[in-house]
Amino acid sequence: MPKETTKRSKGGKVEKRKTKKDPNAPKRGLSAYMFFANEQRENVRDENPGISFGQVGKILGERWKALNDKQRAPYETKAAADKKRYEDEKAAYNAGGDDEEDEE
DNA sequence: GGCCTGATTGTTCAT
DNA sequence: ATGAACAATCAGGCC
Repeated sequence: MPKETTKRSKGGKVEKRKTKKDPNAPKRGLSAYMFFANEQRENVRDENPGISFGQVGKILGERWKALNDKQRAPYETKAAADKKRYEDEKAAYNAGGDDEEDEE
């Protein structure tokens, strides 16, 4: 077993956070789930017509793990690629900031 | 040097 | 526009 570091995070319950907070928050990359959801959202909703977000969200989640490592692989791949994308933001976040004033 | 935490990402749905 | 379950993430700050 790799290493799990005993349930880290806040005791085990997902707390809620807010949206954005930094001036030019470099924002991280998306997560495998994000890409997976992008593809499954159509399939899930297609197989469960008329279900509410509660169902879709949950089903989406359990289905996600239902996949095998290789199945999520393509998603993780994107996640990794997306993370790289974030690398760019954080890079600009480190570099940019001298002349580049707030962009938008 | 190793550890944690927080922030963030996107879907759906409603209000 | 935003939040909330669903899941991953993972980078940076900290002593």
